[in-house]
Amino acid sequence: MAGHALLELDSFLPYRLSVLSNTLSQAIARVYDKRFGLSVTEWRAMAVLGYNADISAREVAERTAMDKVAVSRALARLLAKKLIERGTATHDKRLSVLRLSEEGWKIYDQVAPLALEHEERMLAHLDPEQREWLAKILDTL
Amino acid sequence: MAGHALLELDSFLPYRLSVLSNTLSQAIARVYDKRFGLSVTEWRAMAVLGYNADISAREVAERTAMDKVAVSRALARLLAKKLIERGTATHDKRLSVLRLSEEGWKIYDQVAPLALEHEERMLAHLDPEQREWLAKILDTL
DNA sequence: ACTTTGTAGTTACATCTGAAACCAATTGCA
DNA sequence: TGCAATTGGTTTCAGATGTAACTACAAAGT
Repeated sequence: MAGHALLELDSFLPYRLSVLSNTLSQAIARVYDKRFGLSVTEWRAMAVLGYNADISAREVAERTAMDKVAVSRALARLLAKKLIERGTATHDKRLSVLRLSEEGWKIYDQVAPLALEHEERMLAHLDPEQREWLAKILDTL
Repeated sequence: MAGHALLELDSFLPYRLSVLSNTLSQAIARVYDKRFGLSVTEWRAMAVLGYNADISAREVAERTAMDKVAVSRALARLLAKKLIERGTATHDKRLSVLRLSEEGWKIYDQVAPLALEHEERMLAHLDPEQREWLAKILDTL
């Protein structure tokens, strides 16, 4: 084994990031699914629709960094569960106009605080200085 | 929309981590696949086998943080490509004993420097202080 | 008006993934 | 010894994912 490049996975950055992110999002996914029957993609779509209403599917895709197929499917499921409502833009019949339904808002109001709380719990492990650095680092990458 | 919890996805930490990690690993995956026909799971298995030889599939799973199904499949593919060799432990016939083959080492010696270089390119965006913080932060999470 | 080109969204297909069921070997314990 | 519980590893099945093809509409150029 001598003479070979040394690559220790445990200290390899992309790997560690990936593990961390997967661990986190799986933990979250489990909660969303068990308590609300929502997948992560569905919740992301709901999150952007809670933040800005009456946008098109393409905009949802942009703001969630998901591809349009994933978005299309997530929206179809949300529509089936009646958590969102869909119309068609008057000026351009290709575009959909999406917003949370009454029922959707009820779920949103339960999940959003939960998500924020989850973030808090994670950040609680870091001191304030670390938090700031992390934010900056994520910005630059 | 008044009276609802505000959750801005763009500044939500688990979300940002997930996007960053996905972007990174997809970029890497593309390279590994195009140039070496390796999936990320396959490469991870090879990486741990390059670092410590003659370990079992379970140990590979532990060290890669992948589940045993994923590992089993990755190893099967690597075996089919003759990049690894597999034996059976004498003291426990359930355990496999895995190591990189001659051919496997050749690939390893090409990929490992590439991976490290990739990490370097990523870290190049950060100043030394940020690097240290990032390492520490990942440690604590 | 007509044709080309581009865009929003859906569908089809092939691949990937994880949970659970499964087999074989080992361990613990009565 | 003999039987239940565990563990390493594979297979199966069902759901998730991405690429490419497709439909419907819109915009631009002729």
